[in-house]
Amino acid sequence: MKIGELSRATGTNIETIRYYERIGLLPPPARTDANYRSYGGEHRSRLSFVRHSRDLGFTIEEIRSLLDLSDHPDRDCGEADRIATRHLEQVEEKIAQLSALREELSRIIGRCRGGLAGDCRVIEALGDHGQCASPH
Amino acid sequence: MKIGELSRATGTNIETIRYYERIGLLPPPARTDANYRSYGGEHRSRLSFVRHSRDLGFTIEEIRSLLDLSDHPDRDCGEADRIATRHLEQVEEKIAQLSALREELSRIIGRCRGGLAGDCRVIEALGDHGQCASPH
DNA sequence: GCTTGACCCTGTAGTTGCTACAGGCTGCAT
DNA sequence: ATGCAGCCTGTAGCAACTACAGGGTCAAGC
Repeated sequence: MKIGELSRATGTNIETIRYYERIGLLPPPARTDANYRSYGGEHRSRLSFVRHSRDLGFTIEEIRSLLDLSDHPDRDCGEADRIATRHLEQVEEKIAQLSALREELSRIIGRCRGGLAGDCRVIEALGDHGQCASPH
Repeated sequence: MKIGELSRATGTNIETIRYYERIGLLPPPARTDANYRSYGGEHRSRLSFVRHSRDLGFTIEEIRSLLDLSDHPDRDCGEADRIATRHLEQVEEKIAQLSALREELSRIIGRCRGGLAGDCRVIEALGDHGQCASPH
């Protein structure tokens, strides 16, 4: 199949597919006489693997390691587990950060009752140095 | 004060301060005879505003709008409220996404019992097209 | 047989928000 | 005088794409 078909089949931008090839995440496919890329089922499933991993937020480097393991079924699976576990921890940390951020934003927005920017609590709160809840 | 002092006073990298000036987020300060940047209290509070906003995850463009409002106290504050509210929505959406992601990662990792990569549930799950809980 | 339009190719530059040099000047202490 | 911290400009790098510019290829329709 040509790159456009692979693109539709996997929901991946054409430019992104070529990018993945350029950085060595996908192997260079065969070419037609017209120098068009020609992909098979293996490329397709490899790209699906990459897309799914990206959707889960793994970095390109992490995916490289995961693909490497996937290419060597005789290796120990512990590394995959470590990568995934570390990633899960990062996701949990990010959620915690964003939750704190949500609290602060809610607090700031709750104080805005319209009017002029000069009296705006949102702008005022941003100017403060981290003291957003009024002390009493 | 010189750029190093401003840097320490606001917890901002020197390179970042110059970057903010370059993109027009901070006004160019006066210069000493030796062509050193010379900042006053206004620069300091403006930079604090920027840092605090960045910590809350606002983009540079959003901060540009917020600063603009802050510079014109006679304008309507509704725009600040809209920016902050939209941002809060984005944060909430991101939290929701990450929570879903956490669930999927936990599920994937829970299935790994060690062994060889060929049997690894983590790698297998990544290869699937979104069907990670086995149907039976 | 010729044109139109969809598709493909390479290579490079842009995006966001910084960060990290290289290569050179200034200011102060020893 | 010499060393070192601190400052200057300008450019390049990071992640992970995305968006062209400028060209080649192929099938269909007139």
